[in-house]
Amino acid sequence: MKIHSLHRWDVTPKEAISIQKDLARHINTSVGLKISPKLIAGADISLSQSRGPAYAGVVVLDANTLEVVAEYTQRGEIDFPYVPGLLSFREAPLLLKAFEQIDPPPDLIMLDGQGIAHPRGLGLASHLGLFLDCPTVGCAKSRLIGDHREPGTKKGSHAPLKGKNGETLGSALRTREGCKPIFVSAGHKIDLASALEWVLRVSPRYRIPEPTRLAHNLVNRVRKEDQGLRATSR
DNA sequence: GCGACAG
DNA sequence: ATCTTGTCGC
Repeated sequence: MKIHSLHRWDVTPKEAISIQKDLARHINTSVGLKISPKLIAGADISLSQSRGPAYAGVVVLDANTLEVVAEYTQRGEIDFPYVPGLLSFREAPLLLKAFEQIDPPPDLIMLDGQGIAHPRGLGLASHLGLFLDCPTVGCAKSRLIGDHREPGTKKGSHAPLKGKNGETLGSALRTREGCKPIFVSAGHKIDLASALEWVLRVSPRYRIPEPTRLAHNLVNRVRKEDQGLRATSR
């Protein structure tokens, strides 16, 4: 799919923060932004503790059957450090190279991280939504900012994630009974209600939604295979 | 200054 | 996130 180049990626953390503030103004998650995706993609990255290449992967699913339609992977180096709030500057460059190969483009993308539930309103999902000009949703396994009450015990129960001024940033969603909730927030071109609806719809069995869960499995599998090959060739 | 802190 | 074995609970 087509990648928009809105800025360079080799920036300092200070420049990154400035870029986020600027880009956040272009995010659209207005109530009423509903979608009916036919293809839903999930993406993730896998890195090894020791130094070595990173692996990005995207899995495209049929929105109705949840069958895997396509898989894409991309190997590359990551230099930007992990800094809470600046995750996209670490993961987005490689993820975008993987998305570049995708054809046809998906109608919705789910990411492992936050959407607008971010200090400057531009988490990984929102940032990628702008570069890909595609609806995105953030499905984080833990909270970055905001407060929330414990959602109900039943699958599908959710509690609003609220910011300092009382704004609703996202939701803590119970995708499976007996498990901790995940944090869903709109990324771009979709509203929170619709984001919640689709995340729940692609989470038939596990805590992690199928798109990102399968993408996670894919990149870990590919990393181990590639590391094995590289080890035997040396 | 202190605590919090996606992956 | 990654590493890593067994173990506790629904």
